[in-house]
Amino acid sequence: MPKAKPRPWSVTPSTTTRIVSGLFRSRNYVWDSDSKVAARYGVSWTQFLVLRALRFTNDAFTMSPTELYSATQASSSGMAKMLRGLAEKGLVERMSNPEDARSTLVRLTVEGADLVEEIIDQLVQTNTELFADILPENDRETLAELLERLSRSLEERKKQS
Amino acid sequence: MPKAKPRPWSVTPSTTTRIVSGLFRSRNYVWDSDSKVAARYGVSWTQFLVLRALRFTNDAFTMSPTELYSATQASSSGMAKMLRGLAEKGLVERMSNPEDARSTLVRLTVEGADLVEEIIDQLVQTNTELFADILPENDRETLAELLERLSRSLEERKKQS
DNA sequence: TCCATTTATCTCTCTAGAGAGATAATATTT
DNA sequence: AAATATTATCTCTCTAGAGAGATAAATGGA
Repeated sequence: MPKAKPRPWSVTPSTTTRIVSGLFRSRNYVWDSDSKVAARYGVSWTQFLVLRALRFTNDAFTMSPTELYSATQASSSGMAKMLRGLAEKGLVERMSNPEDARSTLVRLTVEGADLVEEIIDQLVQTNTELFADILPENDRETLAELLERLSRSLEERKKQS
Repeated sequence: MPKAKPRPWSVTPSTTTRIVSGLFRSRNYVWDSDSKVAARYGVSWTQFLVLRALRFTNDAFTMSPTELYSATQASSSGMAKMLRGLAEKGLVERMSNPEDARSTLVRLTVEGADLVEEIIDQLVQTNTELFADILPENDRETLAELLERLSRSLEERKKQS
């Protein structure tokens, strides 16, 4: 695939536009970088999200497919496919749910738990270095604070609708 | 597709994690909301991105496919398909480039230009209301400023590597 | 209890978009 | 000028993941 020269861009954007643009562009960069980290460990970003959800559950690394696709914003059909893939890699295993025969329980294997732990450590380290190079401590804290308020309120709003 | 109950989540995240999480979650919400706006006008988010790139070019709403897929982070093959779709909808038209017979020039049609203008207005309005409900004026300005610095530096870094 | 409804998961089908490579035109080297 | 390398775009193929709907189990009402 060939590559092209960049184009000039001339606008004087509103605060709204600057926030949206900054959000999309920063996220895209970080997502790209983080996906590459996950890829080095042999998993796609969405696979990583599933493993991470299992990692942070309270219940012995175990969740149902429905909980998983809700937590990771996937579809039920997508999750079925995804779990087959993760099981083939030996990162999760599926057990029948003794309390509900319709349901399956998905659990991290030891390999899965180790892998996701490594990836998380690596991501935190990479991103910490990234941000530290760009913003001073107090600005990072302010940004974290503002983004937290924003995302919390936005998700609150979604629940209500 | 059925829906599941949410799960508890217990961590005390670092500043880095809070930034990354806030970035991803806010962006996902805004992206979702913005895509729905575009969909109401009959175009997908990626189609909108192409139209918008053409809208903000200096050169009479005209760009080459290569410039377009660079500007929108797409692949060359994806752009070929996309342009076929946009041309079928009558939103762009393709002309041969008199200066380079390998190349095609893609130009917004009048309908395309009108449409993208409407969508942009609607997006700015929607997002402005959204943010105004959540953050006071000075916090919005701070957030815009910080995200701008962050995204600018991140993209700078990409160019160097 | 029996029937209707809801719920959990899966399969099937379809589309967006990536990657590889083909083609044709232009640019560069000899 | 001829040969070679580079560039622009396209087609072909493949995969991730969405949506619709099927199946089977559980729940609730008569």
